[in-house]
Amino acid sequence: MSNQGQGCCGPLSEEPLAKEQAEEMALVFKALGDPVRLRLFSMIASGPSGEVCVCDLTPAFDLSQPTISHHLKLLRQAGLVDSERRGTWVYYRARPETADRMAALLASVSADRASA
Amino acid sequence: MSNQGQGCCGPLSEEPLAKEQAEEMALVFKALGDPVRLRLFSMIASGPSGEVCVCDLTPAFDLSQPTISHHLKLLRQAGLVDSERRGTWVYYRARPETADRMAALLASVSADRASA
DNA sequence: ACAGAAAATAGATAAACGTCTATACAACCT
DNA sequence: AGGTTGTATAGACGTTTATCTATTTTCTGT
Repeated sequence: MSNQGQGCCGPLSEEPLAKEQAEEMALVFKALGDPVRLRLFSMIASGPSGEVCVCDLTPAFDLSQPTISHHLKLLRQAGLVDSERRGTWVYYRARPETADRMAALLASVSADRASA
Repeated sequence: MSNQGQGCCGPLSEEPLAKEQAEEMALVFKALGDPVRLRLFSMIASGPSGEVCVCDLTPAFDLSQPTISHHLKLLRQAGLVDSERRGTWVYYRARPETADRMAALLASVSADRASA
């Protein structure tokens, strides 16, 4: 159910994204395309211990607990974060492979223009 | 009307995104969060001459001309592409600064975990 | 075993979005 | 000037999405 693709596509200099690649990666961008989710992701990624408790995320927004939970689920399904329950609390951590894949795609835009 | 912000935010290692930064950058991710738009952007970015004619983009999809035009408008408003009319045709080119900004943000996730 | 707290799920609803058709605008060519 | 083609805008419509309240699940302590 979650997005686990790792190897994907060459730089945009070589060729545009194929339909399936675009659909897959668009899911990740869409997950980051909501202000609340992007902030959640940034909070998770910047957690000093590498992980953040949901109990610290939820009160940081003027939104209901289920809404935050829903956003976290979408980030998980996009492959951007992982969650682990330890006792009462659930901890979220970033999945750098996914962020790296997207970063590489975006960075390859400049690579194009440099080689042109 | 279009998104022109350039300097924005430090790596996610330092601190999470502020509300306004998140809202601004989420707009760009949202623009990339649609399969058609992502593919359009990839086609524009990979144009060998650095630009692509709308007349080449439109027939590449099973969608109406106004729909493609609408998607291109959103990419423009997000600051991801620029357009220029030359005679009858309109040409689109990527704006690497914007892609670079987003790439830097995503790449800073790994930087975090490396320094941890 | 039971009371309580943290997180997820279910279901409802209003707003946003992607798409279409129809129309307008802009530039070319006789 | 008028017809033709390329692109953008306007308006309509069905679907998706973000949010809420209510409930369920999972764990902890006593």
